[in-house]
Amino acid sequence: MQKDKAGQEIEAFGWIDRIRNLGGLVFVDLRDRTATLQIVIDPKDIPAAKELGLQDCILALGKVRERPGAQKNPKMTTGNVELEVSKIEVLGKSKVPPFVVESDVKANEDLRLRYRYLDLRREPMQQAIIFRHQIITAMREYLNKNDFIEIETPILTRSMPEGARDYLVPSRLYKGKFYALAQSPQMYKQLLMVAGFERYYQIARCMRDEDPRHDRQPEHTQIDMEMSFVDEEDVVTIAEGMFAHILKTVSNQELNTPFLRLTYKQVIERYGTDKPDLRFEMEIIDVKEIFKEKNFPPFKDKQEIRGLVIKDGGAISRKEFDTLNEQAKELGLAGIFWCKRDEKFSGSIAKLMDEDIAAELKLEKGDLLVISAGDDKVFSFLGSLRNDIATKLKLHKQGFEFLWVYDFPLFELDKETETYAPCHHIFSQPKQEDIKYLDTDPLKVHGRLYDLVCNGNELASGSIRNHNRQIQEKLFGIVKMDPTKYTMLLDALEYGAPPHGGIAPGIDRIVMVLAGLKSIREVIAFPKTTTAQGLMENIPDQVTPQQLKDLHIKTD
RNA sequence: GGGGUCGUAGUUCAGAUUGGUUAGAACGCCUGCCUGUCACGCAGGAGGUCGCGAGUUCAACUCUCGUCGGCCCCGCCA
Repeated sequence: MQKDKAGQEIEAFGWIDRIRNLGGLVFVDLRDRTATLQIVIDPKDIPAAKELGLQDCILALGKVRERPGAQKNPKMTTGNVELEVSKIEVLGKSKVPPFVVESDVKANEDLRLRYRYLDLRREPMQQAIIFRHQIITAMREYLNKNDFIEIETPILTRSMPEGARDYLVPSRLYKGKFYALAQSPQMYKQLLMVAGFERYYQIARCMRDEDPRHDRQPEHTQIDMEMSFVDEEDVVTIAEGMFAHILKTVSNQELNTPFLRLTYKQVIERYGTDKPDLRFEMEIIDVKEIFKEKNFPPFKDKQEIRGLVIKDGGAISRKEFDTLNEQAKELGLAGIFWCKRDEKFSGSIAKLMDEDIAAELKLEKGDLLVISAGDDKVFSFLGSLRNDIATKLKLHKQGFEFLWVYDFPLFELDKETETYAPCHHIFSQPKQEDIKYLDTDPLKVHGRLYDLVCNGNELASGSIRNHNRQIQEKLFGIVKMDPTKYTMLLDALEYGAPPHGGIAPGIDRIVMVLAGLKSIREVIAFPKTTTAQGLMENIPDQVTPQQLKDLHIKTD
């Protein structure tokens, strides 16, 4: 819809975004998914112009004409032209919308979700959904080009509740028996490798009955992929190539590959999280050697004494420190201690400080040192503080900071139940050199696992899998999982299973991060709330007694 | 399951500390005027169970307790 169309007769279909009624002349902004076009109606010829309302769906027929100089609108992509209307047809009259449908929407999110079809008319939502489409298209292009084939796997599958809680589906034909909605295509994609497809992918919906968050939904979509005859390097290279292709395609950006790699141990010690945000520095530092000799009672006999140096940290108030101190103590830590360097040292540990220490810590004038001490919880505590401070002080650089986190432990100890739990998932292969610890000290076993992190978000998770039944059974045994639920996989591993591995980047999060949005709900057409409800569909909802009877279900 | 926060015209918010006359604004809506607007303008108007329920009080949008709902966080998310 540009100047070159001037003079042409066209039909314009769209929705009314704005009406400017000047009495003898009516301007209407007509929007479709590609653009907004100003149409001009003379109400003497077309009295219906007076009846038009916001969000009406109309057809406008007329002639495109170039606007005279001063009437051009450089803020509109179609601002050099307008449509001189000869006929209007209202195709779908709109009631007065419950909120004003505009880019900079004022309505709260619950109202937007209740009328999602109106919310989705807004330009930022249209852009996000189209952006998502472009990303998925780029993913498919890249994988197709690299000899992957797309295969669908069942949504209706077997309950495997050892991971997340399952959404269960009662069986009508078999009283008291249940299907479960797939939490992931994990089992099937491994079986596809056994079946010899070598390279598979799928846009896979995954359903997990756990509480949603700003970056988590009861159902999410991942680009699930698996490859045979590969090691970590092959999978990582494919994934990096895919992200590079996406960035190139959707925003013409070059991505530097290979990405940075850090071990799990490194990211925990330096950033206090397994998904660090590298858009700012401020690493956690080890100050135990410096302070352990200071005879400061709170630090006495503490396993860890760690801190952060906050450049220009003056913006942290005394009250905020009190709150942090409370939080630290609730975690069983010694609290939080601080020292500000101005003309001299001030703060709760000022008297422990001297110029030598300041020099060693590179604590310059205006900087703030915060320290906590205790067990390994200091890392997550300081890690979360690190993120909060960065947000408060606006330390985030522009752009995307990708990194791989690898060398995860295969198991973690659940301190309450004194049992081992899979740190990631139980199908990952132990590192060869750690297999000897499987029987003696499982916590020492590292997995052939890799997570892709970007700007503090876990975007993908993958591993090299077990293709040996005995190893896989041993892993089930360590975490007390029932191997009979996985018979189909275990059996398949005995029929010439190839070595294989894969990865599953989460599409919702990728779109969210690449679009610079704060909530996954902004890139999903019809999301659930953080209470797992569909406000538009009004779900979950009751069903009829007959439905329950068919399914052999009694409720309280 | 736990913590924080918010809930007042259709919508987004103010008002609430210090309980008291008619609960305001903007956008949207309705009516009128207006032929070059593009966040059009101008004039007028309608629109409120102050989330819900109890309590305190002569009197509650305001205070107390409970409850419901949204969002954020912890738990949880192999």
